[in-house]
Amino acid sequence: MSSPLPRDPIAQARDQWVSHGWDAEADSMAAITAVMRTASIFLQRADSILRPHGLTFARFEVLALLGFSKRGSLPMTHASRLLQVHATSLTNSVDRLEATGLVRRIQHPTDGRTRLLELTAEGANALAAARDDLNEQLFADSGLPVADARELFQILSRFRRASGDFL
Amino acid sequence: MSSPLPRDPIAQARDQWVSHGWDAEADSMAAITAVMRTASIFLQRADSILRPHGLTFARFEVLALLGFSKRGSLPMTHASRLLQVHATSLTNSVDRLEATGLVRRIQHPTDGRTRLLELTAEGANALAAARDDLNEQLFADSGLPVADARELFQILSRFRRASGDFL
DNA sequence: ACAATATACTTGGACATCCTAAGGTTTGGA
DNA sequence: TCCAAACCTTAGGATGTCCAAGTATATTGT
Repeated sequence: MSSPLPRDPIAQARDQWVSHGWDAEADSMAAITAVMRTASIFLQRADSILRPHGLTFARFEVLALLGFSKRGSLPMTHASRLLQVHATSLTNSVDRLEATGLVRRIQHPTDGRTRLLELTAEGANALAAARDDLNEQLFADSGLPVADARELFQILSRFRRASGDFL
Repeated sequence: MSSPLPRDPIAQARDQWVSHGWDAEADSMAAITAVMRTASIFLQRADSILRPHGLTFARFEVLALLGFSKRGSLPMTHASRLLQVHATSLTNSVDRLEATGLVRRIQHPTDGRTRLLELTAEGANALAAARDDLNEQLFADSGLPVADARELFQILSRFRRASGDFL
């Protein structure tokens, strides 16, 4: 890790792709690899900002989702779909959130199978504090110029739609 | 997961950000969240393509790097920097690659501290097969139009440079 | 009604990755 | 010669993902 490299390693890989004759795949390879690297940069930043709050980005997303829901409660399945993670992953996150008292699992009034997730008062506080920190320390100064952030979001939205994330 | 959602959940989150008055942070939040979601989509695809080869994307990257190096061998540190992962993570990956006979650790001719990584013949074969599959099944039809892939790479390159990945 | 099927969620285990801290070797400069 | 620095591994903890299987409840169709 450490100090900056003299040249972008992904650009180098792209050159290799081209020089081996995989021209058609080179741009895609470079873009995908860059997405993964960028995600890992952001995830590291977010997690380090959230650590003092006892949260990870995955768990923050759960809290944020609950904070935005009208009733303040959501079935696991619904949350799992909106967050686009496996039910087992969500179970895992919720276990930890419940263990630290930020979230509660309650019975669904009519369907005995489903459990509703609900923010506790503590959870609401943790969410507000964490969100403020993320806004200040990550989102407000992400390293993405506004125009780039918008364009990036547009491109990724097209891709995510095409890949079946949403209609 | 399952079926497509009626609306993009990240766009919804963005709306929430705006309606709470965090306009300045909304675009950045949406872009970052979308990057993470996209990375997870790609990682899943890549890993499922590579599983039959006994590889993960992380391990594939190690093989690819060795395959491109002039001498066919690289010090751990050098590889760790180029792949931008922690030395311990690389040790872990290399342990598995060595256990399956795809990579070898050899002595550095002059520096007793450093170990060189080297592809075995088997490793070179595995790399070629895995790379062909990735090219065909992921990169050739990634879901990213060429123009989008290029623009995406440009934006992320600017960001990665700004965040200290390379000069 | 009742059996078959589908849905909701959890559990347990296998993997993988990251991080921190610590320790062994080996270099290389003061 | 001696000490700080560099290179790598080991160990342990925390997280997150996936899969397969299991429990409980609801729904469907006969």
